[in-house]
Amino acid sequence: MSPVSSHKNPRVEVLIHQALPKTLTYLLPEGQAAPRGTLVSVPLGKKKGFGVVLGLSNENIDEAKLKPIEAPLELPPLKNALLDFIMWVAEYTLSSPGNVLAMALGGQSVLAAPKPRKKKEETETLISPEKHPLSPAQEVAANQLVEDVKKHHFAVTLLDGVTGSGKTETYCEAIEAAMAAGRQALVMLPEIALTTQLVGRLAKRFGFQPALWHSGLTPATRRDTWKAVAEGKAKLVVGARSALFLPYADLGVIVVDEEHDGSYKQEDGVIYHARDMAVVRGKMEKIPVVLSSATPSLETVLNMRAKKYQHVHLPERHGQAVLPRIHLVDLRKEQMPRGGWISPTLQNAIRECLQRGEQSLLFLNRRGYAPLTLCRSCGYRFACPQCTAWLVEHRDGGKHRLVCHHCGTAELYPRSCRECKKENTLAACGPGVERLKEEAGKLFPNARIAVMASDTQEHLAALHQTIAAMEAGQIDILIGTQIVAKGYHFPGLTLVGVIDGDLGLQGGDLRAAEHTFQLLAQVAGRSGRVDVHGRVYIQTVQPQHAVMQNLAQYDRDRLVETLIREREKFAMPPYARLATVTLSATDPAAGKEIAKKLAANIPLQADVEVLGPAPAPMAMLRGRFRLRFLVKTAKATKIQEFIRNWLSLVKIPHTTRVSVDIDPQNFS
DNA sequence: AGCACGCCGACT
DNA sequence: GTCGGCGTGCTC
Repeated sequence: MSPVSSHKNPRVEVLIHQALPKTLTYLLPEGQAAPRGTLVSVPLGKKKGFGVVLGLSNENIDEAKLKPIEAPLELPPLKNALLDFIMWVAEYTLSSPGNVLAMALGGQSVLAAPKPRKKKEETETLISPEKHPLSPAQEVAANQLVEDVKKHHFAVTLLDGVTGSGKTETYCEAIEAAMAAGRQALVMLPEIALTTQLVGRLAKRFGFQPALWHSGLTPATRRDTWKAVAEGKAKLVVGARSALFLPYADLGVIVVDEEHDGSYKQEDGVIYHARDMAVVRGKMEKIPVVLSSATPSLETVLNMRAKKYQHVHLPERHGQAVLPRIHLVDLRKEQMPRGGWISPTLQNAIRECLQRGEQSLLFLNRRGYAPLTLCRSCGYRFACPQCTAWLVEHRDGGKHRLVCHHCGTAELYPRSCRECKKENTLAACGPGVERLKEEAGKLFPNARIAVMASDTQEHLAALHQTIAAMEAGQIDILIGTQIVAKGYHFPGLTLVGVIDGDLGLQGGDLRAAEHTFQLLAQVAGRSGRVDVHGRVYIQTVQPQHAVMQNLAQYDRDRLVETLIREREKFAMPPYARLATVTLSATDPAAGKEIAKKLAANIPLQADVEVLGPAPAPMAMLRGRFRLRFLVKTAKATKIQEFIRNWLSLVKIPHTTRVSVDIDPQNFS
């Protein structure tokens, strides 16, 4: 194909940042240049659209149908490596390239004309950079990362070390090397809005405030940051998974912190795993990628063993810090208090801790007061009318409510049973963090107790207050959900109690054991970091379980060995490929009809197995009924090609939505 | 994704 | 006879 358009007036191919099925062709007004990568606004229907020029077009369409592009936007063009990345991600995830482009453009606000506003001071410089001396082990690890940055080549390195071993200080050396070479650095965090501590640490380390990127930014900040990234003015970007798609002027290194963390998986819209996509972007930008974790994912461990990833190991806690002792509390043998969840063993440990003036953390991965409400008279259980889920009782925050954790609908706590209408018959079943706080309050009336849970973004300020109070030693017992596991460092914390160690093991999920181990190991790592030997108590009814045994003995490798053999035996990833295809419709009969047609049209292929349709784990979500297929193929099979071909065989009406998840994380 | 178009039931 | 429900299809 000739790069020069054969038509009389030059035409360009434009990728629009919407979910259109294909690119569109526009006329290029005379005398205007719009090379590949130029961001343009274009007429689209009766509205205006934004897009990126992919190049000249030879598309054979009647010129009368074509409209000219409007003026190019006054923004830096997207580089080839980013355009390639966008196309690659769209292809891999089976989503529209326009939707992936939208992520690169950082949402509508970036392109819309800026409102005039006061200019903020660009570079906020603090006290000069504060660099800590590295241990010999850190130095060896850092040198290897720095080498890769200097060579400006693609390499993936697992930075592996227990909590407190100094992974952050180590990858900071790589960031510094990238910035010294005039390039940018990206640090990805699982949940950046919650992780102010690490951002503060990085700011101190480098002597300036890094640029932040996450979904909670205001439109104006978003636009400013996007531009600063594209112009190369933002040298260090700390962001959530979406920061991976930004148009870096000259990226030098990507760090994926807590690479095993499940929140790197985007579950709606374009469904992708940010850690895996970071590796792809690194390859396209020809730069090193650092995956940092104390409990690496199985996938990463296997890539390391296959020599696809390099491995640098930080063997021990830095300085005088020692790993905490982990005790398993066998709940079958404990005399549990009536209506309570804190065992006598854990109570004693908390009491000792209080007497010494040290802090405790009680971990329970359940928000609210009680996960289930039932009627003692007729047995009715309060379920969400929109979702396949029980309503969760919440008491804190002023209102006594029943809340659905999946769609967010809330109602005032009822006076009577929905079913039998009797009054005063409702009972709270099971504990949430709020109820645990009540129990701890009764047991330790003089202790200062606080709850930390990621209820919503609105409570972010409250969350930061709690963190600050905990750091300042104004809290004796902190009760928290999994957000307390996210890398906070509380110097006075010496005791961690896991209330229900078995919670994550239910459901028979492929990754249940792995995730439970990672979460509990991370929670355990909160305890005793500086000069005090920390202690961890894990309450469990199955202390013999491999996860519990290996936690207690710090034998991560043995658990990994067991899990790898399991995956191999059952031909599960990474020894095979998986994808889910989920149909959803407001009318259950309509969804079922399409599922039936799809089931009847599964192409026969020796290396592909399709299971289903079966009700999805959330059979109803936000009022839509969901059915799911599971596609399993041999490792070498192009699973996307198979699914695209299969879906093309059945006409699917607008009312039934299809979503494909390549490499799903959670399924039973 | 928007948004317009068009084909069927309810009401002035 | 018109208003408006949403199912279908197009956007250069």
